[in-house]
Amino acid sequence: MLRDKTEIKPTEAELSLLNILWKMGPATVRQIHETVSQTQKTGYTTVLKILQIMHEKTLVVRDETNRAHIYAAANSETVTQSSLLKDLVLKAFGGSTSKLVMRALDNSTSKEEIEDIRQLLNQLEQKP
Amino acid sequence: MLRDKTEIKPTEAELSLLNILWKMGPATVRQIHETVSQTQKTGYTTVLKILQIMHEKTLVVRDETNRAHIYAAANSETVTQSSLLKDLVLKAFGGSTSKLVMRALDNSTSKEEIEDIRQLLNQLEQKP
DNA sequence: GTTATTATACGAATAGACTCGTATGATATA
DNA sequence: TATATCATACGAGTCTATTCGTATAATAAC
Repeated sequence: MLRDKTEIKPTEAELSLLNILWKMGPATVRQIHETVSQTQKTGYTTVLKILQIMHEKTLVVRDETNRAHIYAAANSETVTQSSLLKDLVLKAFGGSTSKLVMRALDNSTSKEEIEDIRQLLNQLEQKP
Repeated sequence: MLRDKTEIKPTEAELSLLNILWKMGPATVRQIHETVSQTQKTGYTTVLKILQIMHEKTLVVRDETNRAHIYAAANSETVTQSSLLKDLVLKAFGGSTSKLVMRALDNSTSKEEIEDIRQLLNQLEQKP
């Protein structure tokens, strides 16, 4: 059974690199490693290796024109977030998105956030 | 750095067993395996082994009074769901619960679900 | 042009997750 | 009691994730 491209789930280390790429845009291994190094102690070749693996998995694309390859996230942050949520909904919320949402809201959300979400609900009720 | 007990993240296989325990309540390996077998082809000793590992991790408790041990989830479904959400919020949503909620709602939610969530928002705005 | 720097590629080591076969002991049954 | 059944424990094998050292090639600096 072939797997949908959008359903390749990044691992934890991969996701942390994707977060950097979404924020920085396309970047070289060195640039990515410099950013990673600000918060973690990770070797240069470790970052390189993970990017190479992500390339095999098609989680990133790369431009090999120059010696220093330039990597970019293959999918947008939004698409990846949706994919991860879909996965969690299935595995921990019996497939119910609203259960997940309600559990998330249970935890802690500020007044402003609640208002933002209410606005979104209004929009959603208009459209469909 | 010691890890908070509630922060032990179950793996995929472990979560599928927890789902069964939450639904069935305390159960023997045989009972759990029978349930698992309805949807997956997993060997008895595989289920046993995973439960033993979960016991070491304190994801489950067990009653060893009788020969057939009785396993139960150590944490409630609610607590585990919250923990998994917290993890995802940190790793994929920059720590913002409302971003996660809005992304989840973006995807697809029925009219009834939207109404349920709106009710919950009202309650949340009352309390704090 | 020779040397230092910097890049990728490769391979290995470690750790965790998952799988299951086999050993061993307890219980039930004949 | 002897035998079949069933339960846990143990250990090994596979696979993925993660880590990084070293080799090799390209480029820059001298």
